[in-house]
Amino acid sequence: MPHRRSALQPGPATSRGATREQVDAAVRTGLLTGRFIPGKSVTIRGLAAELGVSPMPVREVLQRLAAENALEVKSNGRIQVPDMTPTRFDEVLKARLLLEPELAELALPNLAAGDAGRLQTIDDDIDRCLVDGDAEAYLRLNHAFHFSIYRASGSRVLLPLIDSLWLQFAPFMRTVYGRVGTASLVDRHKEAIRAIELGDKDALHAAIAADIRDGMGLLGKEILAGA
Amino acid sequence: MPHRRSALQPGPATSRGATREQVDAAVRTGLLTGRFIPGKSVTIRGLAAELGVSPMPVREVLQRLAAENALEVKSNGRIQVPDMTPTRFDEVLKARLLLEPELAELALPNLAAGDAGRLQTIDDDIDRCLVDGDAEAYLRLNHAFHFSIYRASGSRVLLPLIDSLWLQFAPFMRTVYGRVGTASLVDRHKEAIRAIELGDKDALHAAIAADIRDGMGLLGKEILAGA
DNA sequence: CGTGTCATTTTGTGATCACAAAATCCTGCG
DNA sequence: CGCAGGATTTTGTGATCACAAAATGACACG
Repeated sequence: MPHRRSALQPGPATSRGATREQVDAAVRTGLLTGRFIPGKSVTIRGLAAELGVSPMPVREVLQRLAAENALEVKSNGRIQVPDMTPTRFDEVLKARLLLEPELAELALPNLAAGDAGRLQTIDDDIDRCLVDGDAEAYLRLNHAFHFSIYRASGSRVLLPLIDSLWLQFAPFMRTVYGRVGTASLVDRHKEAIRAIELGDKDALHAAIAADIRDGMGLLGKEILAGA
Repeated sequence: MPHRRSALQPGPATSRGATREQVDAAVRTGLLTGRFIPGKSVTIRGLAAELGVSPMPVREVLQRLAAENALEVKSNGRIQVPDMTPTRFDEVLKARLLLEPELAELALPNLAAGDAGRLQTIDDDIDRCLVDGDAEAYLRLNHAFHFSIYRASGSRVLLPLIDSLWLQFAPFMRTVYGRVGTASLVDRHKEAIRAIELGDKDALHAAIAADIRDGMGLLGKEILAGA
């Protein structure tokens, strides 16, 4: 059977590069929500069949994600989700601490009162996920919380860099949460929301940095302990 | 006429993904040395013909570089070198100031005495380029200088981020140097070398930051003045 | 039962094709 | 001479093919 686009479907919105964008979004959210496990190899034909498209757009998307260091092309050409190492973890943590608080500050002037309310809603959902132990939903919502702030900056430079960082550590965090559970997680979201409401640059900077340290830094020992 | 690989050449080293890597290197150095002008569109078939390969590896490379924000895919699918804007310039400058001094610090313990000598050699060549007014050679050597330091860090996270930043501002800087010349350029390379020789973390951090500010920040007014 | 070897399958890569949308060029009209 | 409109070319995209390398599995031998 040929691929989906062969069958003439009445779908009206097959604009330029629509298939590639669909594949890109699928793989990205898959990485961010932990549906791809570090070390597991991803095959072009496999993903293409799974998504019902030809291998061509999948090839381009995987190359793109490899360029963002979200995937790793090994010397034999196989593509896989990179393994996390202690030094890599430290580097991602350092990069996040350098970039994310700064971008949050940049976004602060663009955040209206309605945004604080929206963030509050997301954070409430996050709290529910933590008690339910729904790690996948937590990852998705935590990403939504942070990037709702970052996106308000309108940045086209810092934001893609941070995007790349999240794609790099998210798959690993998923395995960590799967092991230690979500109950022990703490965040500084409420402080961040309060800082946004007050328009306090320094408080927001501190809240984001503390949130990164609490959410990620505390789990750094896990990889040192676990083999 | 078919493409080059059709003719069976005795080339022994046609390993996995060799063509793509060749194309990738060609476009990357082209961007870093200013052979691609901002705003100018890059065509897949054009580049493929120019490099003597099929459009296929070019497609993947351009997608990769678009993922790194070194190229821009417009809504109609055309690919072009992004234009520089004042806000974009400020963001790149801010990101560089955040990341590069930090990575230099990380690299410092791995820099031996021989490295300082090698950097000195590069800096001497740079000084020659400045008096000769050879902007392209300057861009290439300045990149070599900075990344000789950064690469010593062995970083696999921060280094790619900085790589992306350089690909974003290099084409623009080329046009600036073409307009104002290279005579007015100053750098803090000698201070950086001295800091490396002394193993002084803080001095190296300050030297790299000052170098970025002098080499890039001073020219920020150019884009505000020139339309 | 373990192990090395060979056949089979899977997989990435480069190339080419078909198609639609966009851009470009040319022409004819005002 | 300027400019609108249509034909032509260019260009990106998705699909498929051919090929070589790598991974996998089967199987015979020790």
